[in-house]
Amino acid sequence: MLIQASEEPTCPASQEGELRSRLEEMKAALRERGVAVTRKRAKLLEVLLASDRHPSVSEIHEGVRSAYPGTSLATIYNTIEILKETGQVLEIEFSASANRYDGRIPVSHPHLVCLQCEKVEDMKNAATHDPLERVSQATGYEIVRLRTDYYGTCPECLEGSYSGERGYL
Amino acid sequence: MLIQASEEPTCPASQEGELRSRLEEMKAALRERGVAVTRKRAKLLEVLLASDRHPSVSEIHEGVRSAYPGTSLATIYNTIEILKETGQVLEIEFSASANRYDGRIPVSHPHLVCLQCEKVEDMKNAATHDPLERVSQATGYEIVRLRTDYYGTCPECLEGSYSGERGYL
DNA sequence: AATATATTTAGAATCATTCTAATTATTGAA
DNA sequence: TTCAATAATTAGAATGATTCTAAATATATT
Repeated sequence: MLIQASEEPTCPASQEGELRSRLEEMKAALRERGVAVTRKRAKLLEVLLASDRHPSVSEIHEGVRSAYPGTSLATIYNTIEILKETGQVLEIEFSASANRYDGRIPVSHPHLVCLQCEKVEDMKNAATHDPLERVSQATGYEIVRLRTDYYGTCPECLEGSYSGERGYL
Repeated sequence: MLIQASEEPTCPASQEGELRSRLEEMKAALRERGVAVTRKRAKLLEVLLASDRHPSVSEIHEGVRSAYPGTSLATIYNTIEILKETGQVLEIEFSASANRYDGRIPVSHPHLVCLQCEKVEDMKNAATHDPLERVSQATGYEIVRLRTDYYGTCPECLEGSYSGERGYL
């Protein structure tokens, strides 16, 4: 099988390490940007990396509020904006529902999107796309990112086992 | 050159024919759906097919109003919704600006999106993506559509010749 | 013409996101 | 430490695309 949804703990130990280093990368990027890594921002980064669910702003907000109840939505939006500007988070835009964020892999990569339960998964082993440079050369565009997402119904929803809860945090 | 932005009149005569048949297809789809092809709806279809600019709802609205000044936005949204449901238009979603619509090629295909002037072009000769059936088989998803879009700055904007007008209609 | 059905309408409601102006926290200098 | 400057955070208002609603208009049917 060449293509597959990524399975949760591919390798628990090494993944933990990867996440830790991503966390440090993100903190470093914030500092380099000249902004402080406050406790709320640190918690936000943790929440962002805590799951592969590609959380929305309000899911992140809930996560941060579990530690700092008074946190405002504006803080989440502000920080996400800085992360976007520093290339530390990938924004997956939707018009009909809230945008989703990927802090684990902040560069363009393909996703599987379930239209029923709104799950967003990374897709492994997808066909290789046109390299951005090749598209740039061929079209005269200066291409900076790519979006490749497959939409449908996930196996769980197909077998009717989606009960409505989101299960995030 | 393998990849390129599609150039306007590839072949004027045959394209005209294609557009005419698309128009008839769309009208037929509406009738089959049991809804009337009113004059406003017919004009909407014309406007949708008139350019390869992937118009937004408000651009379509303006186009329809040029013939029927009293037309309400709701009519545009209603009709677009029916077209979506009948697979006669492809919706390209954005969260930060209005969605764009492709009535010429209503099935998944790649686009070039200029982040400066917000032009959306069809991209020809892109690398072949994973066929939806293959992704379905491999992931257990029932995949119904795909989104592949490249984002960047178009040649015109790169050379600073973007003067701010949109040029639609 | 009379009635039923479909279409269209203006404007209100919604919802994610952004903005604003004020408050609070942090930092650095004296 | 104390004060001033700067940064971070806040609540709530504003925005803008889209959807909804209930009424009005048009169309089709008998």
